[in-house]
Amino acid sequence: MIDKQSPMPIYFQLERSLRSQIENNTLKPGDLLPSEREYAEQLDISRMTVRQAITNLVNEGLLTRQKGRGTFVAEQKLEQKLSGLTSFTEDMKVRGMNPANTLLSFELVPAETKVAERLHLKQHTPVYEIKRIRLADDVPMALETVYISANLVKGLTEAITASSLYRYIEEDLGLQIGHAVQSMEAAIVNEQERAHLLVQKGAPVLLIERNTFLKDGTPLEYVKSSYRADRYKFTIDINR
Amino acid sequence: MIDKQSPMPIYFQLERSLRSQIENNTLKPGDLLPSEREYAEQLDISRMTVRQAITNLVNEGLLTRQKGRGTFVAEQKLEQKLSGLTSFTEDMKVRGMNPANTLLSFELVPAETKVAERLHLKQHTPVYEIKRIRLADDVPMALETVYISANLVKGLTEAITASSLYRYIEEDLGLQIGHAVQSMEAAIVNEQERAHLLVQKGAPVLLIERNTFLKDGTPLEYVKSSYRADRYKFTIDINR
DNA sequence: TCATTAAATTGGTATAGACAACTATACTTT
DNA sequence: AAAGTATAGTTGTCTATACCAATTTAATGA
Repeated sequence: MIDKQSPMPIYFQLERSLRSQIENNTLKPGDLLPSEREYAEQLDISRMTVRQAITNLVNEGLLTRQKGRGTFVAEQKLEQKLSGLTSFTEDMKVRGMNPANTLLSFELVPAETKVAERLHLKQHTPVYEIKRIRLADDVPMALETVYISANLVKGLTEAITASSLYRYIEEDLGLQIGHAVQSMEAAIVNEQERAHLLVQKGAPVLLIERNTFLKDGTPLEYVKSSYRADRYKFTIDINR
Repeated sequence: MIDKQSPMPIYFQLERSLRSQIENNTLKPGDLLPSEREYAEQLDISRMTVRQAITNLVNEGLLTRQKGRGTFVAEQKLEQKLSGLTSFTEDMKVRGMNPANTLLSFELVPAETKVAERLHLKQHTPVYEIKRIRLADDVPMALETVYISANLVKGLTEAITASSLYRYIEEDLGLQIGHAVQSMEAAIVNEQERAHLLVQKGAPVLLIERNTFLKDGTPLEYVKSSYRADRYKFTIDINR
């Protein structure tokens, strides 16, 4: 388990050992670990060295320490999922609703100034422009316009837009989505939105703009959405 | 700089000192720090205690260590800051504006149903209720109501609310903020908001609710804010 | 039996020292 | 001039010890 003659640091060996015990469920979430003093005596190493191993795993979130009680295997954080990047489709499923789309238009157009800027393209480079109404349980929730670099998704067809665009990009094209910069602001519906979202004049909407990038930093898409304020509330989990 | 008699751990005091030196550019990115032994001798503390402070900052990404060379101030990752949890104060500074507050009320009140639920308290447990107008360059940006468990911040006074509440909680109380669940929605201003934000009737506002937790999971605060839609856009970086 | 007190256990902080591994520099040898 | 060598300074690892603070457990007393 621990080899003092190894060039590998002792704390690192212990760290790896504990990590694998957690991995293969020898140590289960909620379990109490042997005390630091016990490890030290058992392995004939200093308590401070044990602490160094455990501290690293605590920082990673695999273990938790409680003064006077002991060190425990951390419970898995399901919460983590919420903090990530979710599509409208996934989002609605989580909320227990049935997502659907109505395609308004599907065109290959030259990128105008703002779109070109967000996708790091030269102006007038061809991009797909997809306008959709997003429905949840058949109720209009949002009006969405997606701009996506044509050279990244060459085989894009109208049929694909009927389901989840993200699923297609990740699973069929094998592109890895990295991060997104998203902005949110409030506004009053304009006429176009009002017609599609079926709301009163003067009703508030939540405007969301999202700029999505691949893992390598290439801009993938630029999305502008208008959500009905009376039906949609955006929630996110922010970690330090 | 370091007070050995303070109940605050020495490594924590040094950590805070270094953090603030980096904050106010006394230590600039790329700078070489004095060696660990030098700090130990200078402050008359153990080298291991110095290491504990530095290790924490390395884990946070503020410092980097190179064996045989020394410890350096890390290059700033601006993006990182945006993705994390930021206070209004920090947020406005990043945007190059001057943040300020107008205190409307500061009371110790019994927690009502929703507040108690969010703070995991029994109903009618005393909580601080702080109402403030948030200003940026002297322009009203938001109306904010903070509810915070009274037993967590016993010494809270009106004076503290004049500056940054987060700074006080982290640096003076030594509480570690973990994560926050934040929701955003759009609405039309009500009368109270209209009076304080100085906007037209029927103007849109961005309603933000935030539930902040400590690292150990204890609920710290519940905040309701109404931001002027014409002046404020919320931006966040979302990582997979 | 129940509540109180005391002791034991646990993680948290801190010290002092030692040696290893690595880097940069100055100096010596080839 | 180039290569090798010594040296001082840096972080990395590890030990042994000590005391503190929070919690649990055992002993005690009414």
